[in-house]
Amino acid sequence: MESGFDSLESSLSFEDSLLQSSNIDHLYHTYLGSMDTFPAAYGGNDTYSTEQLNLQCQSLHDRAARQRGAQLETFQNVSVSDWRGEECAAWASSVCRRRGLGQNAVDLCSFKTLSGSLILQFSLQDFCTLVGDDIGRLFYKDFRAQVKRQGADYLEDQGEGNSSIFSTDSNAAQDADSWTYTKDDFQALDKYILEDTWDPQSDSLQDLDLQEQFMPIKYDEYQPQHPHMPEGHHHEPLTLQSDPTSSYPSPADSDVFKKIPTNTRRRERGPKSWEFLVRLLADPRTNPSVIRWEDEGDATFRLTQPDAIARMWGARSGKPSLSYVNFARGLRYHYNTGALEAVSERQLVYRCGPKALQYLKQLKQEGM
DNA sequence: AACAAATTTCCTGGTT
DNA sequence: AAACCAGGAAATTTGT
Repeated sequence: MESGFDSLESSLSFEDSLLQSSNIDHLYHTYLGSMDTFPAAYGGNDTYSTEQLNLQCQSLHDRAARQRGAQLETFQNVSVSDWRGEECAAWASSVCRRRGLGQNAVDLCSFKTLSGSLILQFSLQDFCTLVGDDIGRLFYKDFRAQVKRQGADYLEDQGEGNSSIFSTDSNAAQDADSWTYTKDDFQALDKYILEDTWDPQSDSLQDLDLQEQFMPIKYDEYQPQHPHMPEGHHHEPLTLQSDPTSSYPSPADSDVFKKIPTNTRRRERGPKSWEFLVRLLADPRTNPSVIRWEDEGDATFRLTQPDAIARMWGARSGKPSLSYVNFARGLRYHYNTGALEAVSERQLVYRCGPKALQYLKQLKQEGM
């Protein structure tokens, strides 16, 4: 197995990489890192569906909520800026419930790794990137309403609308138009909401001012009125690294989307899909939580959050709705390139091919 | 600018 | 039954 490495070495051109931290990396690690607290239930069963994980997470959360007493929505009593992961997940859960989305519409567990101070910096695009376009708009709207309900004033300068901590400088500008939403867009979202499953009467959120919640929120000050915004609109992505109040892991010293140098001088290319996976594997903030070794000795690994990984990959090139199905097709093409090998007996499991192992070795040498 | 490689979308049929 | 997996075809995008 090791024999093929040398011959491959020439075809690979991994030089020293710049140790820069980009926002997408940081945010995703914040989202998806430190989710290693999953109970190791479903023992003997190899496959974890998102649904199972969500059910697990939800039942744990429900149990915790009951233990705290009758108060079901503790996040209501905590300032958004003080939300820990628990409150973030509770809020996300409540959005799903109130909007009749079903608890499996989003990955609730990923919210447990967030903090309120971080979500406060989310743009609409950030929400969409995390949970998909439709639900993302809903979450964005609901979160604004939640903040406003608390009478918070720390939302003021977060505006910029399209400013996104998911966007890199290179593609932020080009995406600007496609992420411009109008009031009509938000209203069109209503068709996504299953009205009949949401019963305000029986809703336990007695102190929720629903009237206010569904009032138009002040996205006007974040979004231009017209779908076609003036050219030359520019924005700089938020930088989160100096935020002292957040509880997420320390800033990344590597980037899943970091450019990769080539042998031709002064050229860089984006990471390939398998390189992206290897980076996730090599990073402890994503390894047990989103992707994990199945058998490291055998170089097999499992995508425990396939949809989240696909969205991450899609966000790289401005396709936030990229599905795992499509992402996986791309991975299968790499069975022939020496980067990956199939483990079709086990779902969501792949094996590193020689190229991936080589790249992994290099990442470790660089010291992650 | 042309050519190649990689990605994305869509699809049919099979497996878990 | 839902979610995956294998790959073919074709359109796009990205890299050389």
